Amino acid sequence: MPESAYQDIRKLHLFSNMADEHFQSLMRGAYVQNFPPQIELITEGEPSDFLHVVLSGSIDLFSQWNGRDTSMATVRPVSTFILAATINNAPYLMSARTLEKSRIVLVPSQDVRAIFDIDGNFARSIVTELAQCYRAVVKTQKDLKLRTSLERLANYLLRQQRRAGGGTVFDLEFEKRRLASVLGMTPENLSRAFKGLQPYGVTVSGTRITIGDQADLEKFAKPSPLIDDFST
Amino acid sequence: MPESAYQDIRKLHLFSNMADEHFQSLMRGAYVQNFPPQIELITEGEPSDFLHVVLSGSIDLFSQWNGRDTSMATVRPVSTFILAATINNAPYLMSARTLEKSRIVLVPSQDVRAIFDIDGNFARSIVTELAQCYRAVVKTQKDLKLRTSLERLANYLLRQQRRAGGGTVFDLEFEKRRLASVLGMTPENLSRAFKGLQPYGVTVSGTRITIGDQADLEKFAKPSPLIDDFST
DNA sequence: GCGAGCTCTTGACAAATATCAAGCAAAATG
DNA sequence: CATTTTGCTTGATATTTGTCAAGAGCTCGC
Repeated sequence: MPESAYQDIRKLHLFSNMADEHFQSLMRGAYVQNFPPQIELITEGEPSDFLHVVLSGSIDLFSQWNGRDTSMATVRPVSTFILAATINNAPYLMSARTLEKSRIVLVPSQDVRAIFDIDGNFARSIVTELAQCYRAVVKTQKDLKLRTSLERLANYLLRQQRRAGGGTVFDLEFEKRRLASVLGMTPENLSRAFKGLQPYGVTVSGTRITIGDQADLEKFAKPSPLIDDFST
Repeated sequence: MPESAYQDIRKLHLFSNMADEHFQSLMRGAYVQNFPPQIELITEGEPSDFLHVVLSGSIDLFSQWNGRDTSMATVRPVSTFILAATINNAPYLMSARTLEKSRIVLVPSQDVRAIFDIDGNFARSIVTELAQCYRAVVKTQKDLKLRTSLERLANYLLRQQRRAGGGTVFDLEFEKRRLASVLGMTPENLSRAFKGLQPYGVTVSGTRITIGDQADLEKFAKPSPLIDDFST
């Protein structure tokens, strides 16, 4: 594995506080790979053999049941995914596929569990990471249960706007079909939802969004830090 | 705090592996209280001052936004709640209220964080607990996004049946109004959903459920361990 | 530069779900 | 024991959301 990748991984909260010796040990068994777009990296139900770390690109976590499927979350660099399954040595609950060309580190799960048992700092880092992941899912669930699809879209736009720097004009981060799935609706409905936000000053042109009247949209969306603020 | 309560708490996975000294230290700052039904123990948005442990009774975790509210989960003895907020020293994401007369232990959050920093075993236990909570929420989210309300009810009944011992006849664990909220629907719709399951052999009389044709209901519900098995 | 294959949009329609209002039944209360 | 309250159910209706089919607009590769 190239030295350069070491640095990026070491910088992750998850790995930044552990003993150097243990980090080296983890990395010895790990390997980096480049994947093309649309490759299914893991499949739900399978045993969790590797902890994954995204160095570049992006990953779609999704799930299927009875012929239906839904996007659960997007993983962006630099962060890990499927940490909970690795820790619990339990089967993956979600599948993962590359959205674009992606560079991924694969760390054998049993190595993670072994180091986790002997390195207190590493264990603490894992706790913090897991607690954050947990809180993120809780927020998503509140979003799903307490809001209509129009409200979910409005709040999503406000979040994405912030992530893009807060300007009036910004781009969607991925294709609308997937956005619809993330927000728990059909692509057709997403189209209509965008139209439904026009009265609040939202203009759409391809992937480009314009927030015409910030105050008006926020008055409708009623964003809450307890749902929309992913940093806390 | 009475000695008898110690034993119950000590038996929890979360506390069973830590050093006795640290456990004593945690308990010194903790106190036990009895609450009547329908008391709001914590409110979302407030700082997480205490880790809560339910010794008896049951707790409803719920959330509100824009005048609406929804039940997120039920906590039964003996287990903790609001662990993630305690660990991250972040505001509560959910409110909690007693459903019935309940006995609760309150452990100061800063004590938990302090012991967590010096006791590796405790830290590991917390990781396991958190990972389980995380996976539980992911399963709930899959249930919400991939299934219709009728399918959610059918699978809920199968889960509840199992929890109640697996017999053909069993009781609902709480009132229907709350069940509706847990399943993400209105009480009126829950009534209709029960009727919708009659063709599959489900009979309802008050809180008493009878599964007339197990195979038929399962064929419709299509339960999956990756959604409905809360042990993994 | 042009067609093939996409995604996205739109309209018409169907299904699912929510809302409102009323009535019923069981449980709590005096 | 009667009365009130509360939760549950039901029907009628409205709203939301999904489905199907068709067409518009893009992108990509040849």
